[in-house]
Amino acid sequence: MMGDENGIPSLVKNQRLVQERRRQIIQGAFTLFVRKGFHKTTTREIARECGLSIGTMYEYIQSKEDVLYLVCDHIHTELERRLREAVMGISTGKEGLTRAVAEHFRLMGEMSDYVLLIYQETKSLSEEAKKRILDKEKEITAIFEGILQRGIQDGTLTLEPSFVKLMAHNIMVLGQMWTFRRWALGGHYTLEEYTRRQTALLLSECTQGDLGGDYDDERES
Amino acid sequence: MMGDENGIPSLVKNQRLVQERRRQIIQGAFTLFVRKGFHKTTTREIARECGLSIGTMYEYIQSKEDVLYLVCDHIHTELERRLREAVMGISTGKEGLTRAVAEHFRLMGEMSDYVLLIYQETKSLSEEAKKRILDKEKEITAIFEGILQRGIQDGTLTLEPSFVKLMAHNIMVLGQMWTFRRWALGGHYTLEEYTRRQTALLLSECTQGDLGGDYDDERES
Amino acid sequence: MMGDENGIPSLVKNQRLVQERRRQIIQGAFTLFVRKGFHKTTTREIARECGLSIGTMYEYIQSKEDVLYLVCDHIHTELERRLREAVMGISTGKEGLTRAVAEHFRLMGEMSDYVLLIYQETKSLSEEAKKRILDKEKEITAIFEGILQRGIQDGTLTLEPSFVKLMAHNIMVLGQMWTFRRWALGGHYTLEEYTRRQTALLLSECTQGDLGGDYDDERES
Amino acid sequence: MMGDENGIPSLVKNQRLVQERRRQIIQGAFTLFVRKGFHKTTTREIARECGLSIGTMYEYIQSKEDVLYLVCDHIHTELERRLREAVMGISTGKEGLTRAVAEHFRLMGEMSDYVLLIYQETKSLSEEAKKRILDKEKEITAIFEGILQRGIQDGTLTLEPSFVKLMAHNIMVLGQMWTFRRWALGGHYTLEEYTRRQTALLLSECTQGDLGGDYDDERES
DNA sequence: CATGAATGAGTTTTCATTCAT
DNA sequence: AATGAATGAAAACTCATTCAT
Repeated sequence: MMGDENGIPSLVKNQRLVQERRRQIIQGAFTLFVRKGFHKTTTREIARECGLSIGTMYEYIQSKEDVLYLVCDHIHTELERRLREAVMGISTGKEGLTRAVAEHFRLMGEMSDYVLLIYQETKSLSEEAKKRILDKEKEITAIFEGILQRGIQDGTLTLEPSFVKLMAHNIMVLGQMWTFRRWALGGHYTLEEYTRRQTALLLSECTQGDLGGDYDDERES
Repeated sequence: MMGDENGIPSLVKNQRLVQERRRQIIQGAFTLFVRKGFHKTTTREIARECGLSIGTMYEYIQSKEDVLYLVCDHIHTELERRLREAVMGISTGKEGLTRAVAEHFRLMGEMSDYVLLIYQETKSLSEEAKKRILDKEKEITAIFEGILQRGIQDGTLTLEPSFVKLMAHNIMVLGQMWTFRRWALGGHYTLEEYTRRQTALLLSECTQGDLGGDYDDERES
Repeated sequence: MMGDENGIPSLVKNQRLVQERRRQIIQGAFTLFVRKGFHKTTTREIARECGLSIGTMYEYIQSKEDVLYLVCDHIHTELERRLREAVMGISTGKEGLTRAVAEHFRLMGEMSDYVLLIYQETKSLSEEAKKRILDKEKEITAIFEGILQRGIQDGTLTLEPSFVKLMAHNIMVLGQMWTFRRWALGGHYTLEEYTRRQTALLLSECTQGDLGGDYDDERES
Repeated sequence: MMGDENGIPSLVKNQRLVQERRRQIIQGAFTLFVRKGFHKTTTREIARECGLSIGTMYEYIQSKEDVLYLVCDHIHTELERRLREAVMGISTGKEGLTRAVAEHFRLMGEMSDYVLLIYQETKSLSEEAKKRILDKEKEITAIFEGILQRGIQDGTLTLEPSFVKLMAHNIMVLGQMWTFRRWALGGHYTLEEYTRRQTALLLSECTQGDLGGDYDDERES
């Protein structure tokens, strides 16, 4: 079996074709998974949505679960790519953190469907696939860990080293929280207010004795 | 149709029996939902697990979805009951917040399976049932809102009124986070460390100009 | 086993009670069978409709099919009773025929639900029960045969003896036809017009050379 | 959805295949419906009888009710086709009526199982499907209406125009009567005798003042 | 490579009937 | 006699996957 990109084998050898078809599958499946959830979406529907016959689709995957993995993996890859893009060429750790948090929150606002999907359907993956997805999540979190550490080193951030990891996860979760609690928050705060306030909370922990700073505009409002 | 407790009708009239059997169903179903998820658990498995024949089980529910609702509703009721219990007879708002957060985190540690289930399976409920579940979540969050407001009134807490709701949701989410990020946090922090640190983060926001304080007594207890 | 009225055994010995309860069952079941058909009506629904518990109902019947038989039998008994009533104390055969046909049509108009039920659900009975129902139908038909024969004997009707039976069945069917073709006839004819015209058709065959007579008002209109 | 012949959608696209498989389904289902009735026949039995797997069968229908509709529709189509064939190229209205009635009775004799099925199971169809079936029945009845009208116009038949429709329905019903009263008539008359006698009855109404004629042989026998 | 018809195990749900109380 | 909870066989229908063309 060929076509082992992403660890999912395909019967088709032509790698360019595999890539193109999988792109179609991911796009079609994503739309449906968001609308109806993984279990309530049938393989037939996926095939129809992405413009392939059911037979052809199965040339590029081995099971319905593979589709879920492809979708989840694609989401993470996209998130990581966008986040790295946003924090490239940053000088100090503090500035990097501010920017990265802002970008992360913006991304979460844009990609809330994605995040929801990850939260709700990851458990349907096989142990192996689940591990790969969680590893990706760890890698993304590690971006924030890196920024935090840089800030500690360059003296712009104050944080016990042993809690760097926890803060990185906090950043991740407070970002995702906008998507999975929108049913409660949406009516009371705009994404902007939400971002401003949560960023303040996060930074307050990392800039003790240095109150004010980047977000003082917020304090005044 | 009789037996309308929880809004789920039952064919059986004897209310005591309905309550007892539903307790069985909830318990059996919960075990299985945690282990395999809602969709991968069959009604026959639920019946077997809770010691009822399939026919008998259907005397007490109307559809498989009802079982999910019963389970989710029970979880929330339990969470709310325990949380209210923990914050009864509290004097100042600040003390109440500290205790409530500690209890909430302890509960989340104990009931992580429950929380995970709510996060992953709520979407499988009908719109109506989903609304009822989310309303319960709002009610629980409102407990924290109440405590925060009391603290603002008695002067022991500092917080802009418009962000009381957000802080309450933050408390909820940072508590739940322990359950849905245990795969990443479990290896690095104990629940105790996690609780201490997150409580500090939360309180720092509500006790500005009053750094330190309440949390060393907690260390001693 | 006691209570063998109608050939259906009952567990209950008190004959008066059996009769009363069965009356309830017939009435409740009839309503439901007309509305939803035999197969789509459940025994629970029948019990509820007739004000008995399911357990009690089963003290008076042995199976759901028994209920259908009781209903069908009751319909026929009623039809026969009313028809006999209508032709009692009649002098000549011709007059008897005219009256009986008129009464039969009137009855069919009133009891169309009953007739429809017999047509549609008889096949669901056991062979034995079906035979008993068809025998009743034959007995009712025989009333018309008797009238026709009397008419032949007293010279008021003209009909080959070998076709007496066919004419009796024709009378039965043209009466029932109003019920099972009402979807087509109802919009075009009133029951009165229908009766007048069909009676004319039937009588014309039995009164050759004696045109006119009882129905000449119809010829003129 | 493809394959919308008859208004019943099919998942299979190849129209020739749909037609062939539905032919199989109709044939198999018809046999079973006649033997056991619609409700007592299971979908698995139908599938087995027509040589398809249950899954395959459901590629060509959407529900069990669809099978009933297909069967009923096929019966009517067949009846109509045969009847039209029989009355093609007829000269006078009277001759047409005689031939059409004869053919109709012959058909009813042949297809009595079909007719019985229509009488007993139409009520199990959805309102929409029922309407389509009754419309077909009206169309067939309209064939006789047309013949009667032609006869009135060319002077070979005598009948009040307002009762043309009723007579057409009478013809339909007296034909069908042979099938649903065979349990009573079968022992006493041959189909030939039955046909001769009923035709006489029907024609006597339409040929007043013209006694004798086509059926005088029957008067003598 | 592409297609889509075929498959049948597996799913939820119903309901006539029984029987302990 | 009356009750109604318990039962489980059986029903309709679905859908991931395969494989011949």
